[in-house]
Amino acid sequence: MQNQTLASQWLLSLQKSGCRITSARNIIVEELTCAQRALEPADLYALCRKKDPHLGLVTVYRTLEQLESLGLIQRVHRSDGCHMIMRKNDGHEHLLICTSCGKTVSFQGDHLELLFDRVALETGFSVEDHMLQLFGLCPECRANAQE
Amino acid sequence: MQNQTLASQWLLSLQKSGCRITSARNIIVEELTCAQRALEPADLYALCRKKDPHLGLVTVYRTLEQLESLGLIQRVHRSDGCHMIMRKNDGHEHLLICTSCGKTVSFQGDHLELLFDRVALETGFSVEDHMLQLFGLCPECRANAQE
DNA sequence: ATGTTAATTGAAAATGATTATCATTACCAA
DNA sequence: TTGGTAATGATAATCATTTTCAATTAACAT
Repeated sequence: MQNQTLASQWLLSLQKSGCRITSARNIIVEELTCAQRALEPADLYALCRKKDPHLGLVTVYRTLEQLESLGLIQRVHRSDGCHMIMRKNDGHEHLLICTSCGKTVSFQGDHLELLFDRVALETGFSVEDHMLQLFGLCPECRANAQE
Repeated sequence: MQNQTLASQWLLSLQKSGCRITSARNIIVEELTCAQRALEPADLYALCRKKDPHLGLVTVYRTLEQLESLGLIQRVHRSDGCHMIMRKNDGHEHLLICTSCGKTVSFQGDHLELLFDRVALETGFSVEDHMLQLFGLCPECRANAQE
């Protein structure tokens, strides 16, 4: 179970940063680490409440804040809004998002440094960070669209 | 005056799409076309009210909506939020944003198609759109930071 | 120029997402 | 086991954005 392992890694990180391990955080981390698509806070809240109907929305927001400060999750940006959340894989990977079903896959962005260097040279800026996301249709949704 | 020209181009586009040219739209378009940095709706509102204290925030939102549907402006995404607006230059240009003063410059993203093709091949997705933004320090802010 | 008409406006209220407050609960080190 | 304290959830508060609606005004025909 890779997911369980990832979840326990996250919990360990939370613990190292001085947080306590609670049942609420267990559930939230479990849902986030096994999600195959980006979630909005409200989506995540709904998923977690299936496991514990008592869990509060505020706790979801607070846990997301901590996970973000630990660099374990990232925001997903879309043209119509940017409230989605997805686990961050190691290294500098970028997201490819299916615009139909929301499925999300990450990929390596090779050779982007060349572009960044060129832009820095042309503009005089120092380029220190970047954000790249791709949008398209996943294999399943392509098949459904064709039929 | 390139800015005036750009502003009148935008107004013409609005007119072609069936909108009326009003003084409120004149002011909003003027501010947007000459802005050198990304603006939040509230920033834009404040700027416009200097020219007409009577102008309402709702009108700003409505005009932004129309300009966006015409493809004349684009959203600017940041890690901490995505409420900013910037004029869109022609073609497929991307934004480079100064994290200190907000100044914004656009650049051409050459050879990105190669990367997109590779990702499409590896994942089975069809890649149909992308979003790329760079963050850094503009020449002025770099100089100030060094002193 | 003038009147007509429908789009546009701004004020105020409504909405929806996120954050702050606070008494209660529960984790965990001693 | 217990005590200190972080964490929780219900509620209220905040902030950005939308909706509503009566009054205004640009565009067009006369």
